[in-house]
Amino acid sequence: MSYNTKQKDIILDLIKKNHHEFTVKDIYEDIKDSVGLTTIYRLVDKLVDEGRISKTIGKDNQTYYQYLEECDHENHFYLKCDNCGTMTHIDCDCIGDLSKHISKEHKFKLNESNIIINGICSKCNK
Amino acid sequence: MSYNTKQKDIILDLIKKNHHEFTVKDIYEDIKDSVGLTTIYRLVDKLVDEGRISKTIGKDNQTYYQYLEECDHENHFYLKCDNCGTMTHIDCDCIGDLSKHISKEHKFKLNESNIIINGICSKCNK
DNA sequence: ATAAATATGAAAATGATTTTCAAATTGGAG
DNA sequence: CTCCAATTTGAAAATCATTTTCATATTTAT
Repeated sequence: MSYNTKQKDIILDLIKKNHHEFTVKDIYEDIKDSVGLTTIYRLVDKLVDEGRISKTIGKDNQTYYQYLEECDHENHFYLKCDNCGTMTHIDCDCIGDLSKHISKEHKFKLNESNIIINGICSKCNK
Repeated sequence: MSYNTKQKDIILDLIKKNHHEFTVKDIYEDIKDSVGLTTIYRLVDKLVDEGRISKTIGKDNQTYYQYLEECDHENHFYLKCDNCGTMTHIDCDCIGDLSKHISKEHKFKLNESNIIINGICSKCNK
């Protein structure tokens, strides 16, 4: 059904190490000796489908990806810094509370498996 | 500094009427008799820069835009339906509360001018 | 070790978006 | 109203990220 290859390992290792947004080119530049561009596109697309990385359009109109850490937790709520691109996972009742409120008062069922809200992280806010 | 043209009016009128996501092609199909594709791209890009419409990548990998209604309100919090694409504006204390909590407990300054959270709207949830 | 299934990657194709540039339009000054 | 400089338009060409193709290489189970 799916074979393990060294290319997949190389790409995934690189992505997991990186705590910021990245582009396909970023990855390619790093590992072009060992992995072709097409293969990177293929794996990255698959990871997006699986919900393991997010895909967004940046202010510069480029396509950015970001790895969403492995989840042993229930909710998948992230704060994404507009400045440095870092995503921080939040595990806190406030999200469940918000979700309940939205559901009850606004008749809208939040998709809790992938909430990303933008702002400025503490490091960048100094 | 900026000239008014009938093309701008035509595009903006169409976008404002539409309460769902749209693609550049959607617009073009509707008004190709009166406005060229290039002009649509130009105005849409400008509106994105100005924060008047949002730009996202859909599950189908297409670029979608959505008009964000004129704001006489303070916060710009939207619930976006994963199914029909409609964005609903929420004007409610819960957002301010969340923002305060995030700021205090998680040291993160929310960008309240454009919060979009995904889920399923009540119409689609029947 | 073999074979079938799957994965890779270079090159070509695609297609959305941007650029170019000549012609048309706009808005202000006289 | 007329003229002109600034701005806008749009068709065609160019760009460039992404996808497709397909022959070759790799993986996994037997």
